[in-house]
Amino acid sequence: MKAGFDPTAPDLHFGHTVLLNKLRHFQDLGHKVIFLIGDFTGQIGDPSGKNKTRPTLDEKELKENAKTYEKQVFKILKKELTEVRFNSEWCSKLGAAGLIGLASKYNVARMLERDDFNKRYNANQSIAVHEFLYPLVQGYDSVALNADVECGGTDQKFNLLVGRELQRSYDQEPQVVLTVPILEGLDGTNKMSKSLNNFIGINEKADEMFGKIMSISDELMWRWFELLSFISEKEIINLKKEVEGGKNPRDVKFILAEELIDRFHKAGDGAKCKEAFLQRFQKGTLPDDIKEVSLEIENKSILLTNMLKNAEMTASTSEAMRLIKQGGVKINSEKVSDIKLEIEKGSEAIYQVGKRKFLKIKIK
RNA sequence: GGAGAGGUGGGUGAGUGGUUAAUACCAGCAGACUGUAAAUCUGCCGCUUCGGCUACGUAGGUUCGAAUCCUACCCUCUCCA
Repeated sequence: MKAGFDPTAPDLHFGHTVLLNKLRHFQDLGHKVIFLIGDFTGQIGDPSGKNKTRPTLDEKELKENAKTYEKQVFKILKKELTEVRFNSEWCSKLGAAGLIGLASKYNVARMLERDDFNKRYNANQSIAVHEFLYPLVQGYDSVALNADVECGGTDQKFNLLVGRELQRSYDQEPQVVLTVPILEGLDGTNKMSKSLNNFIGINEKADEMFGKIMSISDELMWRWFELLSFISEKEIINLKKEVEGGKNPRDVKFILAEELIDRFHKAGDGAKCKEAFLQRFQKGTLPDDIKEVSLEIENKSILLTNMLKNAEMTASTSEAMRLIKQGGVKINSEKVSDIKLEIEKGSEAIYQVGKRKFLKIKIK
């Protein structure tokens, strides 16, 4: 049982867990999982689903990313039934001759069957030769491991199938290919990914995780139930019926959020988050874990706009000004309207920018 | 090697000498409404000590004035060989 991971985005997010959960199911049934980190292929850059050529990563970055990966996967996988491997182990030995030999096992026409290559080819966009090599090298992983089953996202289907072809060429029994759906990210349309910034990391703080889950659309919620929740399909259908019957979808989303928080944090944390959530957004109370910082200034006072920038609550003073004009800045829960407001030395207050950014700032 | 096309703000993409910090769309942000949802509406969406400053691949040049013209360079793409 093999599953490959590209080490370009080392922080695991909910999207990854769809696959990891599937692997875990296999483990629960007694199978051993090879968690393959594509440190070598990562240097090529998987072109899947991209319409542009990706930049390559350097070796050092890849190593660090891989380490971070390892730390996180065991939140889901059983350590004793997991073997972590790196494909540089055999890929770096391959050499030019080996690579050309490998390339001889496949042909260009078949490569162009892949949808994204096909589109780019027909649209007269560039396809770098190394991008053709990626599916081959990834497929070679299956040969090197003599894989019996490979699991991946549906976007990996082509690559996984190439693995089968190559195994056949090397007189191996072709692996069984199992694909899992791709999870849509917070925006509800694109696949969850770090680069689109529409993800929830499994290491995120409970409150944040909870808030993000609550912010997804009602429609997406069902998709997440399906792919992330462990509750049965039957129960999900029941929940759907309840919502159709008038139940507040928010309360159903609470169920999802609680389950996921409990999974990635301590059992019971989900309920706590829900409590805090209700407090904050129904009653409008401030969160109770506001960070405190102190800023040192030279003069007697400082412009609020500058202070917000210095405290990194806004990206620039211009942005701070804009936000004030738009009524998005509050001091101790009171809206600020004066752009030129000065904050005195020695003062201390809770500043709020937008809906979610809170900071207690002391001026020294 | 030959021919051609092109590089504009996070993305797509207008603009071909002067009300152009730069159309439009998307993304993003804020406000209203709500369930911190979606949809919708409104506003914003380079930086600033608010006087300005820096921006349209890079470097020069022409001009009162350039993203727009000229030169060189870099890069990308297509076609032919």
